[in-house]
Amino acid sequence: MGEEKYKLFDAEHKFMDIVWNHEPINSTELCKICNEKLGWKKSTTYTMIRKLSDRGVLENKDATVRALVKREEVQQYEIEALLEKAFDNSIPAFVAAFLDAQTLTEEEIREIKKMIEEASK
Amino acid sequence: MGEEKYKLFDAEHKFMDIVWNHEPINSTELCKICNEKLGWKKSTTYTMIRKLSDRGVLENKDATVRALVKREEVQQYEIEALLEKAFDNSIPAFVAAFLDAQTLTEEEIREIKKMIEEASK
DNA sequence: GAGACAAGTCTATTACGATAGACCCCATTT
DNA sequence: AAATGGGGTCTATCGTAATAGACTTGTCTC
Repeated sequence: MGEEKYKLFDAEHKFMDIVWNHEPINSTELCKICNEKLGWKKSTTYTMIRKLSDRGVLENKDATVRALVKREEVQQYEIEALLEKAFDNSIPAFVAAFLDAQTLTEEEIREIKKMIEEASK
Repeated sequence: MGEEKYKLFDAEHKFMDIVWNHEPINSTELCKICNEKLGWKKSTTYTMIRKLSDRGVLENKDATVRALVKREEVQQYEIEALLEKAFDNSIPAFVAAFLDAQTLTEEEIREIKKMIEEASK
């Protein structure tokens, strides 16, 4: 954990969202989508592909781009990073902020409880 | 919600942690602490005070600095921002990532359940 | 064999958050 | 009256993430 692979900057994150939603995807096609959704020029997309490829976040083989890290892994890293940065690693404070920030429905509450049960078995 | 007041950059956040932990605090004293804990020069601290003051994050009156936004408000904003940025606002995905990222003890699980009960009444 | 287009690199430039140096005013001390 | 220290501003500079322009190579087609 704490790997450089998982720490994504904002632009990198937006880009990876597209990759995760379309992989495996042809690089030229990816340029097209990034231009539509992010307004990026071709070279910007290729620069991003190269940087993330160097860091092992994705691979570009025979013009086909694939993620090497899972969305879920990055999400877990982001939770941990936030927990440390803004909550001094206090789990109760984190949960409290979550509960206050969200207006949860009965249904959501039921689901969350169930997930906790599952996780703690 | 979504206010500019709540979005803090990294350096701003570290700085506000110090303010929250010491307020109300004399500005010269604050410079001293920022130098010790962050290695900042005096002008860096005052620049930070001015910027955050302009945005309504804190106030500096008669050389006494006080936060105008609560730590809890910022924490809630951060949760929401992360939820949107990395989880496409999916609460189940967020909870799942949290449960996977943390190895919770029996005690913590009990506490979390209790907090959910409280919040949903 | 001249265009056209896919696939990509290499080297800037831009934007902006982070940080600080030089300077100012005023009160107190020596 | 000069030195010291508190309280502060104003205007850079620095670092680096974000973005792109110009160029290259190869293949296919007309």
